[in-house]
Amino acid sequence: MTTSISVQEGTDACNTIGCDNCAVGDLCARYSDNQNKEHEAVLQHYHPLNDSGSHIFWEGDKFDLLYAVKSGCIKTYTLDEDGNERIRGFYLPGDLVALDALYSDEYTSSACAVVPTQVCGIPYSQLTRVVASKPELQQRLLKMMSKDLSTALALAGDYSAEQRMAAFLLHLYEREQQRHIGKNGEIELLMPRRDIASFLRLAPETASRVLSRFQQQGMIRSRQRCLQLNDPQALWALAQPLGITSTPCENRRAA
Amino acid sequence: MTTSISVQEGTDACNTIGCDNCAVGDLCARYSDNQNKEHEAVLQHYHPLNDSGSHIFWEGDKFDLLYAVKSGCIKTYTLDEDGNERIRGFYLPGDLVALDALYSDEYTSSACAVVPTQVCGIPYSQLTRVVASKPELQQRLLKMMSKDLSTALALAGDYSAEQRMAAFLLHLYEREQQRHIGKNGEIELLMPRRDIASFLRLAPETASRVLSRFQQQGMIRSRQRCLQLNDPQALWALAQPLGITSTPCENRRAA
DNA sequence: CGGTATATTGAAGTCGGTCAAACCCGGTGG
DNA sequence: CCACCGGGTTTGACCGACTTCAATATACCG
Repeated sequence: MTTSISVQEGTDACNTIGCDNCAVGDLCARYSDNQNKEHEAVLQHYHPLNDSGSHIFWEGDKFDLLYAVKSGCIKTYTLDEDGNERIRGFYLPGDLVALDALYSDEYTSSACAVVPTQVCGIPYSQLTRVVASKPELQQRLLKMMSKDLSTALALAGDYSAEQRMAAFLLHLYEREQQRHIGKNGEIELLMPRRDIASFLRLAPETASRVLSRFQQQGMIRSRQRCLQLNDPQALWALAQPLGITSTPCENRRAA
Repeated sequence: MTTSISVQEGTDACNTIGCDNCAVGDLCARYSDNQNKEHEAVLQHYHPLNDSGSHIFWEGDKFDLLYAVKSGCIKTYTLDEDGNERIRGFYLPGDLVALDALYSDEYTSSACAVVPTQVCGIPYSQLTRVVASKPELQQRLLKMMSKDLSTALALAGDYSAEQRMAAFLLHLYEREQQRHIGKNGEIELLMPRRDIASFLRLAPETASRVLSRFQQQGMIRSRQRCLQLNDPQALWALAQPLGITSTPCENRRAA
């Protein structure tokens, strides 16, 4: 859901975003500049969530901290009248969680770990002060929010189950590529089908069927949580109308 | 789609947001502080769009200006393969258009007037400089984006045609109330049914049927573009799961 | 007045949802 | 080592919400 992640040359297979190459790196204290003491207070809480399902906040809690994902995966959700989760978003290493809450005084959704996950809590009040004094950081924060907004608007559109699923898979793929993992088209689905389905406003059965169809057509190979993208081009052709996946390889502006 | 609009006491029936009480007022030069000369350059273009359909930018254009809506209504959209518009959003007086573009170097959608409309172009590069020096402005901009993000995430969820339509109508109603127009439950649908439908990912026929159903149940009274909300409570009960409409009158947190 | 665009209403079709059963797979324990 | 779970996942049959197609009605405008 976020902007490109700068990773040092030669770094490979990083499931954790260290402070040195965290996308939100210079939004927090450590990386930016150590001469400015005020910044050091910003990164307050390094917070390991060892169990999937561990919550970092609940809908309605007083909003005070943003969370930077260092490793693993966070999902946000609200509950419907029957107690079912409506997944609002997934957040991967480098993403900021709760950007949709800072207009309010409380979190607008609950957030919990999908797999064992590490997050850093960033006090919003302090962040704004730091950001005000560092234009590059302000710029980065605005861009992250803008990208999230753009993605959300696209996902809110009237696209078919296939289109949304293709966009989702490609998005994961791109994120993993940026972190130099899953080189040969392999991606790891950290979240259960049920959550993917909910996020894409599908029934779990439909999500499963769509993936089966993709597999029959040879576009992917799905073995449980591990997924092989055999034909990213074909997926991209499906997802292209959403406009959230960058154009792959050769064909720029094909359509 | 935006934060509350501060309007002076005693002001009534304002279809235009003047510079004095524009929600984005102090994001632009005039209102903020005249002693700071740099700010004066920010508001470059006052831009009247006399005809509905007049465009302020097109998808793919180089991104340089945000637009503050002063009066009227702007819609943003992308085109599908058949040339049909997919409405991404409507922007009313006080809103900022193109916040979803500032992560990119080009606009991610096209924007045009729904009715005769006045907008102000705000050079983004200059805005960031001004915002950096004025924490209140930074705060306001972040909150606007956050609110937009929150709304978009909610609208992306799996809700019924009725629920989305109810949320949409209530949203319009609240916006008009904030501007002290449409006191007795009347709202003006500036945009054609087709656009409302597209925005809510419905067929125009479905949108029409939903409104008919609302009318049969006595919740609204629909005469062409003018709409009377007879039972906002009932609408709110429908829209409540989306979480984007503030709770009306007495019943806080009813469910 | 037509004439065109928009809005509504009706009938038939489709995509995705629901319900139910089967499957798969890791884990446990005999 | 294998039987037996129990969850997540897949598959099939049916159902329903929304769409599509078609026709009619209504508003807008010269």
